[in-house]
Amino acid sequence: MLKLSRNERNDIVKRRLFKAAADIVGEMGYAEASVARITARAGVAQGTFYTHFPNRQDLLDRLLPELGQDMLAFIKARIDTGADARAQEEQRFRAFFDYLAEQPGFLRVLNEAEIFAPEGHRRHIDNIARNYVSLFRRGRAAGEIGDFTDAELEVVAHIFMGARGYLGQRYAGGGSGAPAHVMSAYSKLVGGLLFRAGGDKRRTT
Amino acid sequence: MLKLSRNERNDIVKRRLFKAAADIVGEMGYAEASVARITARAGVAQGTFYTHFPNRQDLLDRLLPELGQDMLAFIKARIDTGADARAQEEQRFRAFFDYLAEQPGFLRVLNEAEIFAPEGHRRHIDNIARNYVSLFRRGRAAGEIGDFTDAELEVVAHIFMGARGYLGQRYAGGGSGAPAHVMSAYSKLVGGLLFRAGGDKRRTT
Amino acid sequence: MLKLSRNERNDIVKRRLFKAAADIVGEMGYAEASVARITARAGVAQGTFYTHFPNRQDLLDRLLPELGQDMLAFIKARIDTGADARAQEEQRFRAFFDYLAEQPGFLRVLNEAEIFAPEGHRRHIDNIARNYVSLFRRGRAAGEIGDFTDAELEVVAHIFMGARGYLGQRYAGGGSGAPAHVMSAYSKLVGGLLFRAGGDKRRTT
Amino acid sequence: MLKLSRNERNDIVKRRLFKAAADIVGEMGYAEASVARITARAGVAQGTFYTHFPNRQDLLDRLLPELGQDMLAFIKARIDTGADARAQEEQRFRAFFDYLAEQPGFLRVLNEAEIFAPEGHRRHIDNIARNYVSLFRRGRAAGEIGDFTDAELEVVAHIFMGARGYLGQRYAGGGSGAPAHVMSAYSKLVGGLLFRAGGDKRRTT
DNA sequence: AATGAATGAGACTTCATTCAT
DNA sequence: CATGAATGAAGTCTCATTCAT
Repeated sequence: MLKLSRNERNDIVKRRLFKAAADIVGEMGYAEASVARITARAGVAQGTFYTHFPNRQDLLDRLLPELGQDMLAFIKARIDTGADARAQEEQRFRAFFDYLAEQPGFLRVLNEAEIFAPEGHRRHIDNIARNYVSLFRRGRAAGEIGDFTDAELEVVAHIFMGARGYLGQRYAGGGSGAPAHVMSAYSKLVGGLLFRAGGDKRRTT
Repeated sequence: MLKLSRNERNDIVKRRLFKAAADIVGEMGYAEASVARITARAGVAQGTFYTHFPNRQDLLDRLLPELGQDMLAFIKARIDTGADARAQEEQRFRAFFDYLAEQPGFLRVLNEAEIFAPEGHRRHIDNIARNYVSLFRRGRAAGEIGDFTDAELEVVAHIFMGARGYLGQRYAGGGSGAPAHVMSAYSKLVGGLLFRAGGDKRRTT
Repeated sequence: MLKLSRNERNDIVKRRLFKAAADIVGEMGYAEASVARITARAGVAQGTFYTHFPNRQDLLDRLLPELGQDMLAFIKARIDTGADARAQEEQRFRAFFDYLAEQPGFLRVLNEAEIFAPEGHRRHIDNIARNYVSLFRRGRAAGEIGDFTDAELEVVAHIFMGARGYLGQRYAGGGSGAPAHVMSAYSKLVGGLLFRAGGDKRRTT
Repeated sequence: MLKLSRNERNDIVKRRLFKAAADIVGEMGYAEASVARITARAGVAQGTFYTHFPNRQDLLDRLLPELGQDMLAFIKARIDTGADARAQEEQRFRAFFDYLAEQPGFLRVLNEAEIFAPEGHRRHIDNIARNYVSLFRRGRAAGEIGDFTDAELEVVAHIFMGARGYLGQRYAGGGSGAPAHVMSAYSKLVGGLLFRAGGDKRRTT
């Protein structure tokens, strides 16, 4: 069937615009994502943009939350739900790098969104943090996670997000997942091995 | 206080331009730091800008490395060099939040630089990472830090930077240092307590 | 109530578009009367506009002449045909203000039409002027109006229209007819030389 | 001296922009007075506009008050201050038509300003009305004008302005002053009751 | 060295009109 | 007849940079 209904056609163009914007932001950043460039890449006239989005900012604000859902789904599909909390966090971390290998632009969208699409950024960060905290609480209930208050768990979630972000930025260039030493360091640290400080309760055990 | 290179020290106008730019970026972000605004705040004509800097980007790229040195000096002055590695990292983290309370614009410069002054951002990140790694190696030599290769230490450095950045972003609003639960969570995690996974060697000890 | 030509009488959509346009122009002016807004208010699609009018300007040009006929009918219904010419002009002037109180948008249409619908404006002005002149000639024949040539009567008609327009603009805001001092000033001035009505002192000469 | 100081150059460009705008509005109306057209006629780049005016509307708002002052000066220079009030009003009316002959665009600026530069229009109307009223009051004090309250004098001022505007619109096309029959009709009508000049028949009563 | 007016490319957005459905 | 997505020209304004003074 070559002929599409008006509704289908409409959706296709909207999706093309969205995709074009995501690609451009991933490649060149929000600042280069002008309406002219987006519509050019989508193959439509500039005016067409405004039949699908009220303005440029609106599209930019939708970008990260949408891609963030993609990422979450991608990661969730790679988790062994039978594993313990620590193993799952390692799987999540590895899956994050795998996602970056598939969607090299994601990190750029993530980082720049804070500036160019603050509304969308906040929404995304909240999504991820909530997701993390709920996982942590389940782990805590299962006795797999130490003594952390709820407020502290939120802090931990932000640490993990920060680690992801900075490590992705630094080490995801290769296009083929997390390098071995990044995995090992992350695992050791997050798993609780970095310091052998005096006050560590486990040592007294 | 901005420290400019030797040649610049006596150049009052140049210093004023630099200060004006730093203030503007801290308050409103790089995007608002137009040459017109910078020169207006510095109290000189627009053309004067170009007798001191080859172009706008050049000044923007110098911003973060310069401010980063300030931050490093601030933190270093607050470290008890006699303490062990873990205690020192806690001091560094606390000092970072204290610095943010004093220089609320720093985080903005840091975050936006990645986008608007990538050259300067890379320089800054390398500075901090190098600094961290050299501290870690000293700790490792003293037996205060576990089994990490040099490459892994660099990974840890990025994790710490990421944690700082994201936690600062989320919790530094108050203007009066790190909240207690942020400190405690950071301490527990970084100190090695989050997971009680089965394979943890220390548990078998 | 809009009276459309015979062909249009049964065309509900066309009438709705016309009414919508008149309302919008009255409320916000011609500049805001975009096809999008007119069709939205009429509750039809944009494209539908062009099945009823060849283009936007065509509708705009019909607006004032149509509304002008309304106004004329409104005024005519309030004239005591038995009164002398001067009294009738006072009634007309008062009725004009009453019309403005009922149709506050009319003045806006009238004033802006000169710019945005010059063709329609010319037609309207000619209508009103012709109307005036024919009244004046009847008055002159009845000896109620002084020595004016036909060409001069046209001049007087324009003066009256100008007076109406400017006074309406300045004093019709209240929404309740002509203020007393406006009526009295108009009456004194206009009554001056044009009419030789009974109360005129010169007649005693 | 071919070389001008910067200040002089600056003023010249600003004046050229202003003149260009006035000419364009006079010829084609405010709607056609785009920044592109104004700067093109002034022979400068579009951006130059904004070094002299904060925005397009600002220039448009200055247009009528400025031209209105010109007109007032033009008229004042043609008044015989020794003549009585009625003769002076006739001179003013004739001078107004002479001004229109010299500045054919003025009427367009005047009429359209109400819509496109309402701020400037209000200022102009107030100027003229105040001017008229002060003349009337002097005439009333000198016994040359009949029984009108202050509020009524303002009404009369608006009638005169309206008459000027509509008559100018209708009869000023020729480019050579007021046609004889326009003058005579105006004179008869306006002379009617407002003024009690020496030749007034009623005085002999 | 300092000035600041001038430049012109490029950004976002609106809108009358067309045309395939 | 009705629809409404698509078009593309045109509008206002910003801004880094240059250059004559």
